[in-house]
Amino acid sequence: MLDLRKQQILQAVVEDYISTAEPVGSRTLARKYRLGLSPATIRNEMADLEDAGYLDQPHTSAGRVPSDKGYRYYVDCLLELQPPSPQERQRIEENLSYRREGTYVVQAAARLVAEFAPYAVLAVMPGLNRSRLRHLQLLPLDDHHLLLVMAADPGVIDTRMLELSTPLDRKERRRLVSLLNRDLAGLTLSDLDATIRQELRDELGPALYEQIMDQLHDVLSGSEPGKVLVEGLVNLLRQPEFQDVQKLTSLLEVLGRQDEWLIDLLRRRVRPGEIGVSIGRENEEEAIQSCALVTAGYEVRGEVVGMLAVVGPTRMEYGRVLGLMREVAEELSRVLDEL
Amino acid sequence: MLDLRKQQILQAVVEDYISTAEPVGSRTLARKYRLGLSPATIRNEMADLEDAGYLDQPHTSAGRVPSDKGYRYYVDCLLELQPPSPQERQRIEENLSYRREGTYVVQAAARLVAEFAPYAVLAVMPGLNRSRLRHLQLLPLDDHHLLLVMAADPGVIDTRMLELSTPLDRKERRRLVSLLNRDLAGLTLSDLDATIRQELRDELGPALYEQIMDQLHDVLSGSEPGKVLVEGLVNLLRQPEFQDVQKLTSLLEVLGRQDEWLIDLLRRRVRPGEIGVSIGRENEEEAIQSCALVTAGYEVRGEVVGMLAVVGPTRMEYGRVLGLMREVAEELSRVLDEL
DNA sequence: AATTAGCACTCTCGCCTGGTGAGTGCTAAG
DNA sequence: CTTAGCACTCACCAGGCGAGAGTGCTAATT
Repeated sequence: MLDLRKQQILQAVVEDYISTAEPVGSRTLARKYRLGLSPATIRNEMADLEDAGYLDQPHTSAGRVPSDKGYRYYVDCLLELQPPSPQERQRIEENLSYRREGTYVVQAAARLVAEFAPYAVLAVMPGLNRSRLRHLQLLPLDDHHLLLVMAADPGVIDTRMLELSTPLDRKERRRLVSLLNRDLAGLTLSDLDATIRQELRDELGPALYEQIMDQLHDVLSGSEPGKVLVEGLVNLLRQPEFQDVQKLTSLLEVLGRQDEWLIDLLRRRVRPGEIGVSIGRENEEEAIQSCALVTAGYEVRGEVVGMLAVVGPTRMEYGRVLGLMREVAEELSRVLDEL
Repeated sequence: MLDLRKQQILQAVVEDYISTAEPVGSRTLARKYRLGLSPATIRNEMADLEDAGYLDQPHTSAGRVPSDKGYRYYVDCLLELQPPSPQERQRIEENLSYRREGTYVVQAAARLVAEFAPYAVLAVMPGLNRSRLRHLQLLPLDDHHLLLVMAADPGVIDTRMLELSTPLDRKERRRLVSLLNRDLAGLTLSDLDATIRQELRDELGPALYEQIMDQLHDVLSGSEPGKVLVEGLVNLLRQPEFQDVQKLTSLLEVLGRQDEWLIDLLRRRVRPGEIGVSIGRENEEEAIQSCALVTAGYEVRGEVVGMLAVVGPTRMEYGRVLGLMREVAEELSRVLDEL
């Protein structure tokens, strides 16, 4: 635990560095922040903070820069969460409330965050497997193709083309459709997968059953995770830490990866109802060890159905971002809950 | 028209510059390409080419660099189109042929191009307005919401949530559904918009008609253009011309713009059956005047339903890209035609 | 014992400098 | 018309230098 004065100095260093992106020296600190201390004293304290690992020194005669540990302490103990401005809050409400489909709401949320904070934003769409099913309907397109339309709880619509090797006549289609549409509301798709299978097999012939089930299985088993959306990439280009194309490349490679990888990345960081922060080397994934992630899950009926994340340099405006994310995630959950 | 020797020299300059990204001098040219000429002669010819506007000189004592006009001449007269390798061709066929939904096929095509060429790729999904309608179906979700499911010709599925201010009972839903699903196959959605309206108004009450039509109209009027996909952004970071974050930023801003803007950009460049090339200053849009665009439309039953574009520096491997795009666009059209 | 003033020291950054090399344009010879 | 020769230009690089910011240490002050 740091004493009060060290805390004040650490806080000043972090906040100054966050706003200027320049190493901060004792003189600047004494001038800008009313600490009532001379530069010399501050120097001593900063030396202590450096020894304790909260600050780094890029080179002997430069100012100090917060280390990952320094940011961590700041976020955990010093940070005051900064709620969005009234204007921002209003924009958030306006933009989220009127949309009728879950995916668009989530997309709008990601855009908003990317607009209000100068970093990149990841959004994981609600996955069908996690959601509660409301409707499952088959539409015959032609005699070899059925279109499976799924409507799940937070206003998520997805469709899937099913291909049949043997044609189905009209009557069989009807039977299949009514079979599937019976008694399904309120089950998760994974439940469906387990409970309805046997019943289906009995009612359909085994051949037809196999064909359809093979393809349904892909969808229902949850191997189809929510899609991932990236917004505000350009924001990163304005950050001085990404002026170096090298770093930018490695980050962009990460953000361009497979959806599964990104979802997994986020899922490990998201806990229901709280905002997660992981800073620099705290991240196991090497490619993002010079970044900070702020993650939030959004929920429908108390269940996390998707995630939002802000990706930026460790020198991130944590106060603003945390406040923003809390607001947006809550509003998002609220709006989706009503769909 | 340039004489043969000037053509050869221009070609050598362009190709050398494309592969090295370094201004090319007379000595290099004489050594690398068997022109049977001394550096001095080449110098004279290059001076002529510069006077005529085909080459630029970054500064007095550097080599020459092709100008936009030089690239244009190269593309129009000197280029030999380089078809993809057998392996590439095989990958293309494999990756496009087995998918059942148009949007995934197009996405796969864009990914392939971005994999085989080190530039960014834009893909415009088939728009519903342009496609031919196969199925239009309404699913009642609850008494205030209908889900409109549209299946159009090149395997395009789209859904749209319709909201009703007054609830519909079961019977009315049925009537609506059967009404809409009757006699629609083979019409474009825009045709539908014009022809069926009156009939619908007669059969439904005017109040209900207005509610539904207002919302249908958005979808059917074609104000809903195909979505735009961007692949291979990271490729650009490897290009020396985008090491400068400035240029990168302006380009990324363009690629991140509204779908409508990008679609409009491409539409003006696409002619059925041919590959379009626009180079540097030839582009009206200021933000891409340091880029080259290679555009191709893909077709279903002879009608352009979507577009692909490669975006890169003017120093682009035109031979490879043109060959690749021709192959991919053709294969794409072929596969979609079969859906 | 804590704080601070003073001072020498370190290190980066920007600027200038001169040398190097690639490439040119010109001229005159082949 | 082509080419060899030559003087010239200019970007690039390395090294040197001064300025400025910031540090750590020491001694004086409170």
